This record gives sequence, C-alpha cells and structure tokens, in this order.
Amino acid sequence: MADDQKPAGGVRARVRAELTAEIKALATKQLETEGASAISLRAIAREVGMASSAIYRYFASRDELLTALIIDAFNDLGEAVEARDAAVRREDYRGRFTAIATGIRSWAIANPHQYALIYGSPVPGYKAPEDTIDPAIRAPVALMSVVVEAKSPGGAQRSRSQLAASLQGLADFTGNSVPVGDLAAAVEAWGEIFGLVSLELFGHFVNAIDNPEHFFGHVVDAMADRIL
Amino acid sequence: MADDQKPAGGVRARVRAELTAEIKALATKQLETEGASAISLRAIAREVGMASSAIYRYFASRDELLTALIIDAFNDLGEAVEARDAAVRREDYRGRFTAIATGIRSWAIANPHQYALIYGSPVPGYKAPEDTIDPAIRAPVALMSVVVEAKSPGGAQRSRSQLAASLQGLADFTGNSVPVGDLAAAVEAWGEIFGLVSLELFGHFVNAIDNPEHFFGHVVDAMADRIL
DNA sequence: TACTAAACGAGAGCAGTGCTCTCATTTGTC
DNA sequence: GACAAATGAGAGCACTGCTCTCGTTTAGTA
Repeated sequence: MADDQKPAGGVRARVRAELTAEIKALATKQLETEGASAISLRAIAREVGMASSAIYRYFASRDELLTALIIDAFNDLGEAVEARDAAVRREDYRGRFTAIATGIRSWAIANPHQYALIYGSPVPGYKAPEDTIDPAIRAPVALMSVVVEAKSPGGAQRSRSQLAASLQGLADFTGNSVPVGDLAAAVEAWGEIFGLVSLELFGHFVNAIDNPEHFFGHVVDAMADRIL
Repeated sequence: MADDQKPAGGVRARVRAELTAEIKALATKQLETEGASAISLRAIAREVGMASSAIYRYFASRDELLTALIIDAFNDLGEAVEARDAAVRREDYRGRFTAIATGIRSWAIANPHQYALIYGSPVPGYKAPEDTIDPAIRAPVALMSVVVEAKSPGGAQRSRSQLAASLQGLADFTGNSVPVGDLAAAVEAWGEIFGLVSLELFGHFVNAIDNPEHFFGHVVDAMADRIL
C-alpha cells in the first residue's frame, strides 16, 4: 500500500483530534436542537458508531463535554461582540456601545440554547474550571471597556470608599487607574443588558412586550444617553 | 371503634391532600438541597414509603410536580416582595422601590434553587401552564407599580408611537392610562434588578465584585435617583 | 527489528431514571 | 349490599452515566 507520509504528531493523534471534534460537533447539534439536558453520551456514541464506553476515552464525563461546549459558547459570543465593536470607529463610544449591546442580543436570539447554557441556571455542583474564565469575560470586558474608556479618557482616580470595596476585584484588575464610579456604571450596564436579554429569551416578556427588539433598542439608547 | 365524624370531603380526600402535600414537601426539600435536576420521583416514592408507580396517582408526570414547585416559588417571592412593599408608607415611592429591589435580592439569595427554577434557563419543551402566569407577575407588578405610580400620579397620557407598539401588551394591561415612557422605565428597572441578581447568583461576579450587597445597594440608589 | 507500554474499542454490567400496564384491594356512593 | 371509582403494588420497558475487563492496535525504544 502507498506509504503516506506521517502527519505531524502521528496518525493516531490526528484521528483522536478528529474524533474529539466529531463528538463535540454532535453534542453541539444536540444542544442546538434539544437543549443541554438532551445531550446524551450514549446517543452520541450511537451516531459516531462506537460503543458508549469508548466515548469516555475522549471525554472523561458528561460534565467535561458540557464544559467544552460552554467554552465554545463563550468564545463564540465573545468573537461576535468583538467583531461588532471592531467595526465601529474607536472614538465613537456611543456607536460601539450600541453595537455591542445589540450584538449580544442578536447572538443570544440566534443561539438560545448556547445562551441558556452560559447565562442560565448553573448546574448544581458544577464548578467552572479555570479555562472557562478567560472566554467568559470576553463579552463583558468588551462592553465595559467602552464605558470606562468613554467616561475617563485620562483615567483619573477618584474612588469612593464603600463602592471601592465592593468593586475590589475589578479595581484590582484595572490597577486602580479607573474611577470606581465609572466601574460601577459599566457593571450596571452589563447587568441591565444581560437582564433584559435573559428576561426576553427565558419567556418573561410574553404578554407584556410585543416588540422586544424595538424596546431593547430604546432602552439601549436611554442607557447610552445617561452613561456615556 | 370510635366513629370519628367525617371531615368535609371525606377521609379519602383529606388523605389525598395530605399525601400530595407531603410529596411536594419532599420535592421542595430535594430542590433546596440538590437543585431541580436532582428531583426524582422514585426517590420521593422511597421516602414516602410507597411504590414509584403510585406517585403518578398524585402527579401525572415529573413536569407536573415541577410546575407545582414553580408556582410555589413565584408565590413565595411575590409574598416576600409584597410584604416588603406594604411595610413602607404608600407615598414614599423611593422607600418602596428600594424595599422591593432589595427584597428580591434577599429572597433570591435565601432561595437560590427556587430562584434558578423560575428565572434561570427554562426547561426546553416545557410550556408554562396558564396557572403559572398569575403568580409569576406578582413581583414584577409590585415593582413596576411603584415606578408607574411615582412617575404619573395623575396618569396622564402621552404615548410615543414606536415605544407604544413595543409595550402593547403592558399598555393593554394598564388600559392606556399610563404614559409609555413610564412603562418603559418600569420594565427597564425590572430588567436591571433581575439582571444584577442573576449575574450574582449564577456566579458571574466572582473575581469581579467583592461585595455584591454594597454594590447592589449603590446601584438601586442610582436607579431610584434617575427613575423616580 | 523485536519488545514493551500506552492507547484504544467492545462488551457486559451496575445503579439509577421516568413512565406504563396489569391486577388486586380499598373506599365512597347509590 | 352492589358497583364503580380511586388507590397501591409489582413487573417491565427503554433509557441514562459510568466502570471494569479483555483483547487488539499503535507508537516509541532498546
């Protein structure tokens, strides 16, 4: 038989990567169609054509598969948001703000199960591994950066004691170069956007708001007016 | 044997009500300790001391039991919020607003699994029955009533066309006696409070906000400043 | 090139789940 | 007292996550 040259890392490693990707792809398909609770390792094994026990060579548990999907979802949202942000002129803070806000909502509506996976009720007992936090903060960082940049182009420091303690984590992150009031406004914006999207997506707006898109646009405008 | 007088509805009906309550109580216990996904009809049957199949005489399915718990949770939150509201003088809109807002957060922290059950990711395929919507709107109605009452004591009408369409459902509900701008502000407040509580409870504030209670109080103050 | 250890896949099995069906028994009512 | 409805038990179906064992295949090394 024709001797194919060995791919980098050996054929075994390549096949393993392919199979891992296929398993994840099938899980994603299940997630998108039936939701996270419907993801079944045995069903995936059936589709991929091997024994259910063999799946565990690639993912040690259902939770580990879930974690992989969570990371993907966070990165997917992060990329979408960052792309929206990048398409606007840097100094147009208001434009960037609305672009990011509507981008979050659009992504959520396009990927409802992924959104529920990362922003819905956490699975009890599930501890987010270290490698989820970097992807997780991409979208909020993008949004809050705009607010912080807009409010303190210089980066003056004027911290208020109580608020400072509350926002200690973020303050550490920004190296105290940002006024706490601006940090608070940024987190507040993040909370409001997340809250409205979740309320809409999780069905709490039925019979109350007929046109969520219009409403969301109006609220984002109002937020930009008072925050930026 | 001594003939006890028959209780209203017969002894059978009473036993049935007691057993139904016991099943629900055990389910609530499971919910509070292990979360909604851990609720198992078989485990409940074991604890109540009967065959698993007999449980289905009282709840036709796991979903139906879940629905009962959801209604309880909504009512529990609603009562807590209404009690907080009632403890403040009617004309003290700001006091009522903060009382309700902090009441929501307190209840959520005291009952995290119940909160996740009603405000987290909905179970895919689960359709909220009719009898959930009345309990569901108690808390938001309490909050939004304060905002609307504060902003339009008279109830003047000045609708803006686009927003009006978005808020059609709520507008119908209030019989067009409330300006749409005020309705929008009320929904916005609801979304923001819900968003912040959810972010905190679902773990998105770790490493970012050290004292969520202080932060929440500050944000609610700021909201009251600009909304009322 | 021969050997060894790791990686792999299959199969059986355990313990658990929601739910259905049948069958005997208890209970309330006419 | 007769009859029908309500009730509980038990067996069973189809499914789940996960573990263990046992051959086989592959990759690196002496």
